Amino acid sequence: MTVRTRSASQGFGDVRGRLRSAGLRWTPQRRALIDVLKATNGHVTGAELVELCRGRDPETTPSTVYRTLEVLEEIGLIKHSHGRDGRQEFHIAPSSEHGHAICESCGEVRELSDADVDDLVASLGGAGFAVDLSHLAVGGLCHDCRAAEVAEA
Amino acid sequence: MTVRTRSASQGFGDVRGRLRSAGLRWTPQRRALIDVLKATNGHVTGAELVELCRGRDPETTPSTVYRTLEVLEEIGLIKHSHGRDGRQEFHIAPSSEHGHAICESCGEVRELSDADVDDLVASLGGAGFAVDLSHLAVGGLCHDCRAAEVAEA
DNA sequence: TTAAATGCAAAGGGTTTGCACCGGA
DNA sequence: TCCGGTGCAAACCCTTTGCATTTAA
Repeated sequence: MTVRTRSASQGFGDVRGRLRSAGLRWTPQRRALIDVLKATNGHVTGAELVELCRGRDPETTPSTVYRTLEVLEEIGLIKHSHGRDGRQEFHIAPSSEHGHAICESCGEVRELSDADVDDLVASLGGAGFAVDLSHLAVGGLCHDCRAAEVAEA
Repeated sequence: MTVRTRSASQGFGDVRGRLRSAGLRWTPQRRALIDVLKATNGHVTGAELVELCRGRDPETTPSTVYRTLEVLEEIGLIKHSHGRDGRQEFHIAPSSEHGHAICESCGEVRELSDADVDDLVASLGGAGFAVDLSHLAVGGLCHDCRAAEVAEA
């Protein structure tokens, strides 16, 4: 049940328009990256995106990908954070801010619901700390990996 | 839970003994790094540690620092995670596993109490996800930075 | 003595940048 | 036409590794 209704931010559908209205351009490379991002419906590292784009067009260069990611983040289409290994991780910007639970074994990412974090936010808020949900990362083991680990032992 | 009672910090005072009993050695370089780590009493990146060590001894080489950090982590003295910029961050291992709240403005780190995270852990636990408290990072704004930000606006 | 640790230098991985050329609008 | 984008190549930063040398125990 890893969040189905991921109808990301209202406008993942009209990227072209959003770019244009910002005086930016709609290019084949950008289209490719958008498609790839859509297909991932989750979290990917910059390097992975470069690879995925290369799958479509072997000519793809890292600089273009990273520069486009920058642009997409600027117009609020995607967000990025960092994985455990320190690499950048991008994901389609959600309609609402939310944290993530990342399995340290298989890397699976699940989004945290408001209910999951309500108390934490309240607790820290009481101490004067304003939580930024988009930068809340919880490490751990997902159900499957945990079972696998127990089995090994 | 796999939280072995590694009451780490208790022994930040007898690193030498801990190394020895593991068949490892006590060297000037290690001593320097330990001192530096003690002085930070917080979170530092690998690169920062290299710099700080160079402050004491300009001859310090990165490889030694990183290798020592590795060793220190192995004996449970320190832990590392990743900062927002993707760089490794080391900190003295706490006596008990706990998460961190990091101010995105000033970088200040505060530790989360059990009370802060109890509900989150329970909530995810119910979904089969075993939270690893040592990898729980919450971004946000600390009291002071938040006030400063409001003042600016 | 002898395995562990160091220093150096070089590689490595991910990401960024400068610059000339290309191409959407 | 014109400014934004692209591709290339090289640079960068942090981190890791191989290997000969040093050194703690």
